[in-house]
Amino acid sequence: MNLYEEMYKLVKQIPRGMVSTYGCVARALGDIRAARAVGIMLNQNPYKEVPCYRVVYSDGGLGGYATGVEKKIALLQRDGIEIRDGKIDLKKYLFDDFETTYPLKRLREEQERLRKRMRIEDDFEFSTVAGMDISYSKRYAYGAYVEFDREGNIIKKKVVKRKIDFPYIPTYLAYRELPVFSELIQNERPDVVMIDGNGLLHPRLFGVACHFGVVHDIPSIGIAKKKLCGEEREKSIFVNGRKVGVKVGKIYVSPGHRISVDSAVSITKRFMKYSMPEPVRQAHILANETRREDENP
DNA sequence: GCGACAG
DNA sequence: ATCTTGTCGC
Repeated sequence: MNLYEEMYKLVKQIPRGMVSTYGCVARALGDIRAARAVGIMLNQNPYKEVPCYRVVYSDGGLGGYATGVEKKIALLQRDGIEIRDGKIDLKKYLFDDFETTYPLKRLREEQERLRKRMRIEDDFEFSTVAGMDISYSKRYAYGAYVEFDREGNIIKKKVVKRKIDFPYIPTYLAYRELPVFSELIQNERPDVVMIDGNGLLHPRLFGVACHFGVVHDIPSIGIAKKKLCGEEREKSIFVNGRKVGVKVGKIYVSPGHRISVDSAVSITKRFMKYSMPEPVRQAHILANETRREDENP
């Protein structure tokens, strides 16, 4: 799913003489949480027929414009919209009658459906562990894969480059990153994969590490630097009363698929070095290097 | 103004 | 995540 295209289709529906808001467009996408992402996607809009200037703040304030707010004001006035003290009267000009299929709602339903296949019980051999991470430039994602043997030696590295077609939206990270991870795992079969992001530690109990694990039927662990949700009590994280992960040092560890919370923690600790399990840290470094070299040949 | 939501 | 330089300190 290309969320950029879905959003441009919505914004094109705002008629001349009316405006909508970042939040309204986000709701039409299916989740108010995407409001910031709407702003980011509009800022990168390449189509001149998409009237970005017709999207403003929910309090009637103008918001930003890639080529300057003055330009936004001029275009709005040309449409016949009155601006008083830098604000628009939304009671008079708001458009919120989008025709939409609520794409993000469909993705949430897919997460719930895939979650039924998720197994949080140990079901893996333990000989090799791979780490995966992604580095971003304006238009591209650079994914890296680093595989270790059980003694901690690196036995394989690979990288891929791919165009970005989905913005970062909290709780939908998998839809931004999974295409890259799927490309990386082709022809590889590590016993366990560590992903930079959460697994069970997710409001719908289905973070990117779970999503990846289920789709590829590979044991996986989520490694996050920040807590997405839940309550922390003595290093354990709970979501809806369920223990979904553990804080190990400064990172949050949660199972993805085919592994228990306890095993996810013990394997993570076994590879821990510089506050981060080496497979993920090395993948992070490799992804960054690859992006920098591609940006400055 | 506060709280805050992986990357 | 990215934008960004040097600098202080273990």
